[in-house]
Amino acid sequence: MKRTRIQVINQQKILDSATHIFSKYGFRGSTIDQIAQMADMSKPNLLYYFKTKKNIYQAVLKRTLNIWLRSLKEWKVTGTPKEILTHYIHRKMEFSRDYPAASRLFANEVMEGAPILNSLFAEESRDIVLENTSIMKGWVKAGLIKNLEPIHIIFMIWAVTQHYADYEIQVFTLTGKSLADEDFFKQAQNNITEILLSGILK
Amino acid sequence: MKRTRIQVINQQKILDSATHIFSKYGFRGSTIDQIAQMADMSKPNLLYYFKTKKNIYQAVLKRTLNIWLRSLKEWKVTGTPKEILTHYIHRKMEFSRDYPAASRLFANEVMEGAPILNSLFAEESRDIVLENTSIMKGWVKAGLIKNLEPIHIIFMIWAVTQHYADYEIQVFTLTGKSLADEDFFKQAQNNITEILLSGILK
Amino acid sequence: MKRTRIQVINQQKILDSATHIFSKYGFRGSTIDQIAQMADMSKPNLLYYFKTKKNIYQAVLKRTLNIWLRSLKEWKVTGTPKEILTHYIHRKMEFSRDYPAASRLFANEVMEGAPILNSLFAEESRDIVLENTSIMKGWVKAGLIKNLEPIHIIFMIWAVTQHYADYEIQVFTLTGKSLADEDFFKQAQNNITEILLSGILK
Amino acid sequence: MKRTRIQVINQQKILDSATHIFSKYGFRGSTIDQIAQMADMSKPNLLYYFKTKKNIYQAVLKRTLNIWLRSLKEWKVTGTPKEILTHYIHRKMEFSRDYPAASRLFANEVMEGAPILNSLFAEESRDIVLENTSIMKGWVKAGLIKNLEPIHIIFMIWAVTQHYADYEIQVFTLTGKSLADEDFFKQAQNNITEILLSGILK
DNA sequence: TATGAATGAGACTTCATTCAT
DNA sequence: TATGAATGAAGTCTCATTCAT
Repeated sequence: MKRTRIQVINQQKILDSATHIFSKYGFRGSTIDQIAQMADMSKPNLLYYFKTKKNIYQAVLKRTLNIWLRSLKEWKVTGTPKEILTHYIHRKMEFSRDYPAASRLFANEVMEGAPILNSLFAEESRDIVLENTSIMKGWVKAGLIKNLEPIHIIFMIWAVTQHYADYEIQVFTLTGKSLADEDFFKQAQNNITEILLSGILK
Repeated sequence: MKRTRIQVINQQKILDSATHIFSKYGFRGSTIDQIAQMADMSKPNLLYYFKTKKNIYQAVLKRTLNIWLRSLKEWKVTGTPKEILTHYIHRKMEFSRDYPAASRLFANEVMEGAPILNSLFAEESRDIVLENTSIMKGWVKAGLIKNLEPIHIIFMIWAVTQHYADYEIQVFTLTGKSLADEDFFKQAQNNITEILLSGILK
Repeated sequence: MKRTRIQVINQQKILDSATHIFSKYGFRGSTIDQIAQMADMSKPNLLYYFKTKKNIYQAVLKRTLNIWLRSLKEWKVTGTPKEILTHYIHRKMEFSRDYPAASRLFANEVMEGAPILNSLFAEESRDIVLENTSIMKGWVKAGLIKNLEPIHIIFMIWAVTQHYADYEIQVFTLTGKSLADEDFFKQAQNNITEILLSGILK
Repeated sequence: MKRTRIQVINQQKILDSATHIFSKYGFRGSTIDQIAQMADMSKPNLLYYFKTKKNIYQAVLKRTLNIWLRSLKEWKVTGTPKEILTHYIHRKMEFSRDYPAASRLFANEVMEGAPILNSLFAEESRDIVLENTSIMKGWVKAGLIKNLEPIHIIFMIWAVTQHYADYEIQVFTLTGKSLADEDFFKQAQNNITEILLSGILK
């Protein structure tokens, strides 16, 4: 089925709106009406593009997961551990800045028990994570980094970088800033990178 | 209004169940039915104790916030930075292990825009945070820790320690373990403490 | 079953409260809770005295109907038409002043289709009304009053006298007065009596 | 918002049904189900046209009030007192015959304390009433009618004419007739007009 | 006599989804 | 492609009534 220009535009509008709504209220807490309104569409028209609420959610989740996985894959293959980790942390921070709603959508899905995501995610992410941890295990053996369990390094990096998106409101309440503020972004990125690197490297 | 024994018991049952349900599905995504079923009660009977869904949510949130704030206040006043930070990180990890649902409830509320929490939270937490950051600023000036922005240190500690509760499913998918597993808990705690301390201390 | 002192007191309290509530909201629109609260009693305790909501309503209605019928029976048997009618109108006005809620309760029941009242009322009132109209027919024949259909005279008297109770709020909105104000009561009574008498008498 | 043909039809159906139900049971005693059933509609479909029960009630009340006010405004400006009053009484009687449910709806609202109506009514009716009473005061001064308080004349006319609608059931129980019966209507109208006019005019 | 606790029935309302145009 | 109209299912909440004490 060929997709006309307007189809593509409308589908994007829907997915963008859906990302925002679902990321705030989760799957069950969101309504098609909210999404339709945000996309400036009638509800039946929206359902013309995606048959059911679940379909929209799955499409949104798939798109988000791809972006998220892309940020995981931004793992440089060559270079020193310092270079590779710095690059990785920076990419994750940029992801949080550029797609905060995507990060929250992801968090929401995981907290609901990841009923949709789990199978997709397990398949697609395990390999990447395994690859990364095995690289780090090599670094440990080579004495390039401290004797740490790599999976916790991964979790720490994810946790810290995603925190600024997931808890954006709290960050804002306490600092008056968000990652959209370039100076604040730089400051956060520098502090995080500094601590993690000197905590991990020997 | 006197509270009979059975009232106290039932209210606890309700709040416990509600914490679990709300922490999974957020306010809008949760139903009273789910909570009542988990508390092994009829829906009208549950509503006999808390007039509305919002009332339950507020009660749960208040209780959770108090636990959360208590973990914040576990900031030792005397000792070296190393002792104080170690103690703080450990307490936060224990909080994540002991009350994972509470942590997720909190995350959910924040991601929904913290419509209920915000005012309470702002008032009650700002002072504690300010106190902690000003202590750390003293450490920076005294040359005891690196020249970092204390608020990001706080955020990092929160992010990492809460991650194991908030993303419990993901952690489980990738490791087959959760903080309930004592060995895994120790391992995570050690790795996190190691990285953060050597990343922060001079 | 002997009735203790407290039983009598409580039943009166309940009936009084019920009269007020039912007269405002009708049978279906009233709740036992409202009545219990007004009577300063717990709901189960109230139901100890009257098994069901309908029982309360019937008791209230019966009591009210008796008062209402009593005002009908205040039809003097001897005297000129002028004396008899004056006396009757005055008694009806006093009823509206003394029991405005009873009048409204009665109106409400009638407007709901009089599901409870109808049979009782039909039996008990028809005779009185017939008696009165036949007396008036005698007056017509004797040339003492104008050639009118007596039943409409009855209706007019009822309508006008009850109006000040049933539409009390409206009367108050437009005049700032109610029948509880003695001057206003006298004024209304005089005007009404004047018009009706000189309209009816030859 | 454009209103399609079917919208107009359905809204009328709803308002007509709602008038009947609300006029019988009052606001709280009526259910949307009853109205929907009478309008031959599903409940959610009815709520598609009026978002809430209160909305329906307000719409119905507003429409009714307008009809009621219109009957008030049918006060001829020119003519003798006899002509003007006769015309006014006749119009009010026709209103009771043509819209008995509207009259009862109005009575119900007033007896509930007129929570919705009061402000609207006060504003819109006071002027008309004032105008009419001042005209009558002129008549008194000119010696055209008896020395009466005009507001009571107004109340009497309202009371008597509305009685046949508000107490329709009672009237039927005692006479076997209602205003829908043309002969009975004429008889009532004549008797009422006769009594009131000869009671008021000099 | 009094009341805390419990519940089934039912009321208002929302919402995903379908139908017709 | 778009939308007004319609609905069954489900969710929140109320209420008459009962039970246990």
